[in-house]
Amino acid sequence: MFIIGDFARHGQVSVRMLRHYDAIGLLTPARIDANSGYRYYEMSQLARLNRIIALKDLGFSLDQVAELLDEQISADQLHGMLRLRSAQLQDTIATDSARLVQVEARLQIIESEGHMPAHDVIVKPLPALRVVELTASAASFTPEDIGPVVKPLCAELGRRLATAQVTATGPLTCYYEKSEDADSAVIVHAAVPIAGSVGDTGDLRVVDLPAAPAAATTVHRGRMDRVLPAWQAIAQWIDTNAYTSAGYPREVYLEVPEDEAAWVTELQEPVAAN
Amino acid sequence: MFIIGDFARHGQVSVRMLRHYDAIGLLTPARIDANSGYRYYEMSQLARLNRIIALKDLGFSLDQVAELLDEQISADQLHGMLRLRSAQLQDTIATDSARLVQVEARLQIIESEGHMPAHDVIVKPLPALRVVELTASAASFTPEDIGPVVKPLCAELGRRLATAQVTATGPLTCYYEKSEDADSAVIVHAAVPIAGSVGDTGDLRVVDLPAAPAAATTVHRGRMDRVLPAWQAIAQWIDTNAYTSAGYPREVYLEVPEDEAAWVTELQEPVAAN
DNA sequence: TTGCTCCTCACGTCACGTGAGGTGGC
DNA sequence: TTGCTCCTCACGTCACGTGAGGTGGC
Repeated sequence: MFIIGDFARHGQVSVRMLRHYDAIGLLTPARIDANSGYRYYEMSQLARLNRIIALKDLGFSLDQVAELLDEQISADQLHGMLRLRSAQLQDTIATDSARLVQVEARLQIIESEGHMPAHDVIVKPLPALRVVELTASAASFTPEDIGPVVKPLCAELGRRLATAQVTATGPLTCYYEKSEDADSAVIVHAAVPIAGSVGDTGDLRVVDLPAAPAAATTVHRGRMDRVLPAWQAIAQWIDTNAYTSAGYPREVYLEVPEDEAAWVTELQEPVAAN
Repeated sequence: MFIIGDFARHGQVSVRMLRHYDAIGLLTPARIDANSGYRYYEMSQLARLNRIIALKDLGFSLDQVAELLDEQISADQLHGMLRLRSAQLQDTIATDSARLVQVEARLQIIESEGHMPAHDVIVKPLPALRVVELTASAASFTPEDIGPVVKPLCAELGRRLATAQVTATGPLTCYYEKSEDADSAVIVHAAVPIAGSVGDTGDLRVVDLPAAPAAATTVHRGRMDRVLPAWQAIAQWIDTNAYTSAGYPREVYLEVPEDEAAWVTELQEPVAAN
């Protein structure tokens, strides 16, 4: 018979753990003194304690350990539990590895730039969207070429919507399509989400943008002629994380006060694992 | 101004999370209605929310995120925190990988034997031990060769201790040393821990067993002529986990009642990472 | 008898999820 | 006015660590 402290020392666990395992019925002392409440253990119980520790070290919860130990589990069920655990472990290892890549990337940015990256890229799904839109074309994807095309296009879209008495159900969104045309590299779409089914009106077309299961997104604050670094951050993120672009990049104009320096835009680029 | 639900939807977080971040001062709403208590957010706050999510996704705690965001951290400190995180991540990845190997090993055993492995191997440090001992030699490390040597040796040790009036401070322990001798492959040591400093008495020698930072251990229950599978389990464990033996294997006789079938023995083999 | 170990509460941890019970806003 | 969303508690989660305050055993 061993007093709890001796048994704990031998089993390399804390006294508190043994009390806890007693409390949840996982490992009951061989004897409990009715008077003092002292717990007494036998060394033969070390086998069970070791099994508990071993299973716990595999990452099972104490509930699961109890199941594995006491519930007369069939070899098949046991097999199933272990396979599940294996899958979980592979998953967490993958997640942590991705995190590690991210942390290392940030370390590099700090080493080269001396501060935190200005743009935080996060992944989220994009819902499907029904929009009405106008299109135009631009020579390239740089702000200098895009700006003079987008501004009037959006203004025109606003006027058409007012005329057509269509009400937007969300913020103005532009998306950009690569063109096959030689002299106009990009087709610019200025769109606004709508509800229900509306027909085309002249060159005001209704389009269903597909949902994206994952998109790399970031928020840009300020004038649109300064948006490039934010897009570059997304491009770099996609590169570091071994994703590829999987759709048209979008700019969502979340807040557009008078002063353009106070604009808030969300940049979204659908991605797929590489 | 956005109501909490809309802001949450846009930021891909739960309403509860936003309330929580408000409660701990991590992300305060742009405005709170004094009357209704409604929280109102601005889209420009999305940048901060995204930064919070991004840092959280790297595995930082909310306390750490708050530090990183608000405490004007220098580039150096930032660098330090990220390096620490990187090290932690490498650590958990290593741990989980080891777990995965273990789980896969158990899966294999179950597939071939149809049940859980009978012996759970756990790693623990071994303390340094001062013992008095007698030695003898045996032809091999199999129970058939060891048994006939160990039994009388232990009995003899017991008699010598009684005569010398030495009191043991722990259980009888045998350890096994490979011999250079051709005809006696193993030197068997029968030892008993003692306290303080005692001198040698004839062939009763005092020896200091070194501490082992890590040892693979398991518990054997039953007669010693059935101990082989337990030792094999340890050997296999050492193999699967890419360790190597780093000292003399020991048998600690934890419980030795009359009936040898009720004996409890702990097997210990010092190991080092490979 | 003095320490030493044991005992039983019971709070704290971490980042929210999940009701309960109630009220403001369109 | 009816829903819908919002609000504030407050418990639960997981496996113990860490006191507080008190008592048995050698």
